[in-house]
Amino acid sequence: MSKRTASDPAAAAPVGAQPDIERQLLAIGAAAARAGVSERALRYYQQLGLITPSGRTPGGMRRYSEKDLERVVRIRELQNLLGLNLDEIAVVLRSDDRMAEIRQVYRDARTGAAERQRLAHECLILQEDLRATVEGKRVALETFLADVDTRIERIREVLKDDGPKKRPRSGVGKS
Amino acid sequence: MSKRTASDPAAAAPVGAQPDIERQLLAIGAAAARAGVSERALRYYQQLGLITPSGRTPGGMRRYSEKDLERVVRIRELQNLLGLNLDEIAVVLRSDDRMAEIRQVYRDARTGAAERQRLAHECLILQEDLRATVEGKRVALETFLADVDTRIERIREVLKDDGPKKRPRSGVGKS
DNA sequence: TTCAAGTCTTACCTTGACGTCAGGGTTGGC
DNA sequence: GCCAACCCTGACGTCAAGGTAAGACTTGAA
Repeated sequence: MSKRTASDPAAAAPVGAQPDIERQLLAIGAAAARAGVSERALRYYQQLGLITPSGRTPGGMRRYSEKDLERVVRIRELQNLLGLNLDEIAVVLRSDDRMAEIRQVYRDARTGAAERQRLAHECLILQEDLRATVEGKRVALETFLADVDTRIERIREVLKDDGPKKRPRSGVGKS
Repeated sequence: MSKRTASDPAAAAPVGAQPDIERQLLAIGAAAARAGVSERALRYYQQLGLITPSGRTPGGMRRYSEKDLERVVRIRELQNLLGLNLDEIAVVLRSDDRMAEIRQVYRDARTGAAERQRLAHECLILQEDLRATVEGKRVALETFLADVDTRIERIREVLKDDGPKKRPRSGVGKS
């Protein structure tokens, strides 16, 4: 495999403007630390096709961009919040990617109105699908929480009218 | 091992009244089916000390009560909704048990007011601890959902003012 | 140039939560 | 009393999601 000496692009870029791609890429150690995961996890996610480091050094070392890290964070969210496994997460991420792809085409001036319409509609479907999953989870969780709150309220009442001087009557003594 | 011919209790019990303990106990197959888990799971949960079938036949077969099943359902909830592992679930269940225990003592007429106070307070701590866990999860999920909703809303607007006759300006074309 | 620190790939190991199978015991209806 | 259906206790298998270790290669500072 032929190689370049690297760092030829952005050699002397104007400082303020577009921060320039290819700068600010982290090695796997730093990336893992910042994303709060292990290096192994990063390699594993890559192996499953969930992420791809934005770059590699000529010697073959992975380099992660800020965007890559956001993606990792997304993975953890989907794992922890929704309890999805990595296969399911792959689906969600692919949908995310499709969204980005669509945005590209959408921005393109040559895209016709009808096409735009169709693309936006596709986005909608993708997102509403995800929304349904999340919403289902939310409702279940809300119900669960309400249940806990009921118990707490019952105990609180007991404490309240038990504290002053009355005698207990119910509350804790109920299933 | 000496044995009885079984089914001597509740042989001719009055139908309506207290359904009588020891009746209505399910064998593991039926229990698993009703709880929506595998037989293996039931045995496994027992092995970890999460549940204990209310009874055994003289021959050693497990018999599950309705309460046992509720407990199993609880385990699944804690697994799926909160993403707790079985060790963590054990903690929650032990807290549940402590609650029940307290209710017993609480109901006892001999328990003094000060003691009742203390017990109720202990319950409160236990439940509020659980509540905190759930609430944290809920907040995170809510945030996530809001994010999805924002995306959806953005797309919807594009579809709206793109549909009639205007030309696209933003919406999908934004990160 | 050299060297320590960091990375690379490959490959086997671990943990949690069960699945599955074998070999034998139990139940309950006939 | 008999038999099919069910259940018992081991014990080994499996799958996801990484952990860990080995041996070689890269990198960057001195």
